[in-house]
Amino acid sequence: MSESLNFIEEIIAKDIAEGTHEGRVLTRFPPEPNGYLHIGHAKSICLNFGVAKKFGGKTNLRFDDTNPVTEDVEYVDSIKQDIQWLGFDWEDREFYASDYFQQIYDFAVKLIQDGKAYVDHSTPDEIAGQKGSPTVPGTPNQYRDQSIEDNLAQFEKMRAGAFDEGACVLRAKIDLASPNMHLRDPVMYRIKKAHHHRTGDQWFIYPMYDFAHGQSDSIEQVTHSICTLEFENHKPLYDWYIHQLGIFPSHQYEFARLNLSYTVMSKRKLLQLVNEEYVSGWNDPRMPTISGLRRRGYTPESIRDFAERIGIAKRENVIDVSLLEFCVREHLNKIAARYMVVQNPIKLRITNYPDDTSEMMSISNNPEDESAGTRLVPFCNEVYIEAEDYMEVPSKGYFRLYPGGMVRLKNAYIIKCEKAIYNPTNGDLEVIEASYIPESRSGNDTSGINVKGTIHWVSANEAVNVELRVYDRLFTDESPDGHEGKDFKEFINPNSLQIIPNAKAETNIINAKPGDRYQFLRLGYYCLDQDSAPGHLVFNRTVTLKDTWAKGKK
RNA sequence: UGGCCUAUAGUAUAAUGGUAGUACGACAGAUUUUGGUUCUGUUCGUCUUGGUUCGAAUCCAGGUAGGCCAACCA
Repeated sequence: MSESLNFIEEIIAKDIAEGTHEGRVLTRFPPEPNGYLHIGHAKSICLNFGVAKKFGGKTNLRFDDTNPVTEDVEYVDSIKQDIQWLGFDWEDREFYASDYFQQIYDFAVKLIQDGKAYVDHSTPDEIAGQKGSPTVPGTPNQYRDQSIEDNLAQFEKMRAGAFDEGACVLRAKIDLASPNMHLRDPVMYRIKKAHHHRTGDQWFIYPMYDFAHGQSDSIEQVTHSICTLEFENHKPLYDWYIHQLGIFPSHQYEFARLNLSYTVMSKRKLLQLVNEEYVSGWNDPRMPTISGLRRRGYTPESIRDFAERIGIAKRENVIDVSLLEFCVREHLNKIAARYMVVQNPIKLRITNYPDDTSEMMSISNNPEDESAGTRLVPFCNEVYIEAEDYMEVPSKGYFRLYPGGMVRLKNAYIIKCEKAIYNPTNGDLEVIEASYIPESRSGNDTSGINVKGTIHWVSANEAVNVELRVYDRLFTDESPDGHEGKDFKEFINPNSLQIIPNAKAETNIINAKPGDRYQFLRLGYYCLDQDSAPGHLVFNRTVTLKDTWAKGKK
């Protein structure tokens, strides 16, 4: 049984079957280096690299760097890092649209010579006005019928820097009455006297997206140029330029971009969150950026799996962020070591356990992976447990600790809660007293007692303090940018970051290295943050465990 | 009031004229020294009206709904 293909793969399979381009497949991932990559780009990266690999083809990395004003090497570097981290390799095919500036210039000259382009000295407002509207045809101006010689001379002067920014543009001469606005004599070149991060001050004119992208595809002999739906209207123009130039016929195909619930995905809005300091930076663990997800503890495997599961189609879609969370849980469940950390500690004293004794308890590093082995954790008569694991008056179905109730301390003994001792002045719960069943030791339990609950704990004598950064969704609304008349920032979750400065962890945790991922038993998956220092470990919560008990209570 | 695109369970995605399937979610149960994992089961769908056809989610026409397009951004 062959697995089903998405519509892009079907097109490619058909092209191969028909011998188009001798069966060669070349795709490209074409980011503009003006921001950080996000999970939506990950979908595109997985698609472009994925289909090429599937059909024995290759994928180019090409930076679409045609606007020097917004672009920077900082972004080039982060983009490369993110793609590599995701697990994709462009080998030696790292290209830049700016590498082709001379060829693209020559293409423009050819169009002028063919009478298909002209230099227009109108102001931007005038040009916009002359374009008409979707229902009203545009009107030609005096420059449209300038002689080829004049156009050639003026374009040469544009290149030489003889004109000020905004003084004139080169336009394609297509159809001012086209129902497709992109065909109403689109701008091909504009003057920008800005420093380009790669070509420096070599150029005063820069090609527009429409006169650079398809040309770059063609120069690289890209066979399948895959982009998102908003470029559908550009396709006739993409084809027009290629046809007029008579160059390699790359073809454009469009798929629906990813939308994720409870977040925003546009570069502009993400930039706003960074600039206005709603988050600590592009790699804040709450950001939907690749770097944010990486710092949050997501694995490349889980993101690739996510991209695979959401599929490729042309229908507008909003993926529930819980699917992304499912993917990372599923992967981390297989690979993350289980450690005991108490987030909200309360002291438990075992009254019948000698206070001058301790013993080492063996605990499995990962029950899902026998090869991960076991480790030892110290046990004594005082341990920390979660405050949530004790209730003075248990609610229905609660099977943790309450006066008279019994639970097992994970990988240690069964205990019975005797009483809770409260601070006489402020009424706070200070310590829980319990007795243990000596015959119930994990591994050789002869007590015959069965308890429903098992809770995690940390030896009070040998606990280390760690900082936990507990993240929640950045927005409280499913669709923060989907409300007309309301700014997306109105929906920012004020509690998206909760810092727990002094969680109690088992001592083995001191060996953690940045990026290491753990399951803190019964709490969730965490990874060591880059802000950690020796003696001050900081963990980011990647995602909680599924919690059917908490859910049922709501 | 122009053009282009899209419409299948709650969310995605398959079925390419021949049994509407899968995943996630939800719900229920079993297992479990994590209220995790695992396993089992249940629930729920072809936007609408016509047409073509032995047979339509699929093809055609109309309607409806949604998205995109009038940057010297990409």
